[in-house]
Amino acid sequence: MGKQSIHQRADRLFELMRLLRGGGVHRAEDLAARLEVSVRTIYRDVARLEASGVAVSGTRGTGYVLRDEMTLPPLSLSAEEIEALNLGLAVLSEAGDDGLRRAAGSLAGKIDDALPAEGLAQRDAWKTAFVPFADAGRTLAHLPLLRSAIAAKQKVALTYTGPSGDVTRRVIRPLRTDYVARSWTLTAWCELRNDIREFRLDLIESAEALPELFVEDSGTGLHS
Amino acid sequence: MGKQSIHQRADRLFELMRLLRGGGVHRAEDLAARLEVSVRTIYRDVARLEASGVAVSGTRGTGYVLRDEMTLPPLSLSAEEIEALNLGLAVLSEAGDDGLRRAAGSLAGKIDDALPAEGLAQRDAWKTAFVPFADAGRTLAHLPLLRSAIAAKQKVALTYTGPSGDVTRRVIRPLRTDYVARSWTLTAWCELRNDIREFRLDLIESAEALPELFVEDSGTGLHS
DNA sequence: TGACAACTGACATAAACTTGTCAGGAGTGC
DNA sequence: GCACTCCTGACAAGTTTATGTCAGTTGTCA
Repeated sequence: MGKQSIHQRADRLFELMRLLRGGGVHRAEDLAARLEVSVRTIYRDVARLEASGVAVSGTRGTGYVLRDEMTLPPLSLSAEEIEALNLGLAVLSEAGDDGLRRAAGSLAGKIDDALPAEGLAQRDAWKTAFVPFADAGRTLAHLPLLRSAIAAKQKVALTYTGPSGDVTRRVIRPLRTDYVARSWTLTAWCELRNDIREFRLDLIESAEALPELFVEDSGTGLHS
Repeated sequence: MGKQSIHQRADRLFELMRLLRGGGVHRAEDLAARLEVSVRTIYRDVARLEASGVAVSGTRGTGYVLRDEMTLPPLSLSAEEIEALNLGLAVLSEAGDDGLRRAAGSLAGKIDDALPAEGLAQRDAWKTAFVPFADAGRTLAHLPLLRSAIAAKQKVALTYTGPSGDVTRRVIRPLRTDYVARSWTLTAWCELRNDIREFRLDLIESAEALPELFVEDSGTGLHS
């Protein structure tokens, strides 16, 4: 029955997303066996992912498939979008260092300044907004470095703690960052494994931008 | 000892913020008596608020005071701040309404103008970021309506479930929205009570903008 | 110095949460 | 019809969390 550890569920959701991202259809039973968990838990986890906005489709008699979800219909303001906006800012303000937090805090004010027709009342309304969410904490400490490394196509030396607790040091070519299922991930070409790998930002011990640049070709890039 | 109910802590944090916002100094013992909870819990709750970014100062021998925290020194943007800014703008363009999206665009333009050559590649890297977080769900369903009503100075008919479970229907003049301690609140002049009241958005059953406008004078506005 | 009140840690207890098991319902394809 | 699978509800057992109580420490002010 309920064997639990501190972040077991987060790890499982992450792994589940990784499996689904691999493509194809996945039966709940297979996923359960893969994650060493009961089928019922898979259903609950998939429900959690769906509730978090992950585009996973379950078809009875077939299995689960991850939809593409690159379709952003130009619909006007919905509640979810507003929520996403505010929560996105909240995450930002918890990014760790003071610079990020300060920038996120002043972001609301600057946006209100740029709002064309909605006027002054709104600016006051948003100025007093607090931004909580303290849990993430140091999770995003390496985000700025990785982001600029992606932009500059700069190699990065990573000290990374794998899911099984083993610490490795490797050189990677950062390609993309994602925020999915409440955790940040980095997609990169790993020069240690010579393959595309995904890294969880909260498992990165240290990251150091190297003076060495790289070229994203068809073999080592995203669109291979 | 630990008597718990589903959202007891959220309610308590909300009430604690309300008390602190009243101004003045507050002793933990008084707050504990007011919230019918132990002093230890008050210390823990205050720590939670601080961790969430609430500007509360505790002085030994005196009590708690809520700082003003309106100081945004006009410093120039550092690299990290630009990172945060770009991330926030990326989130905005994914999830914002037209006004916010336009603001994000204009701000991005200003930044790109100010920066020599960096900007573009970086923003593209963020385009693929997902924005999950679905727990709150329908909590913010009424936020767009309230926001536009605040901007238009439009009265709103509210069906509201009070903390004690009683449902009331009233006409209010919306003044401000806040996001504090993980819950949205609406500050408004209540025509039912003839006073300034705060409403929790997750307790609003329905909200309907009325064609009737209002004037925010010294008696019914925020700066009375 | 002493009074005061913010803090911190440790422990016990009760509530809430997570998971597994079981049972059954419901849609899809043969 | 049947097989397959998603999906849901309910219950039990284990784990985690929240809170209260107690003890002690530390900073502030008179």
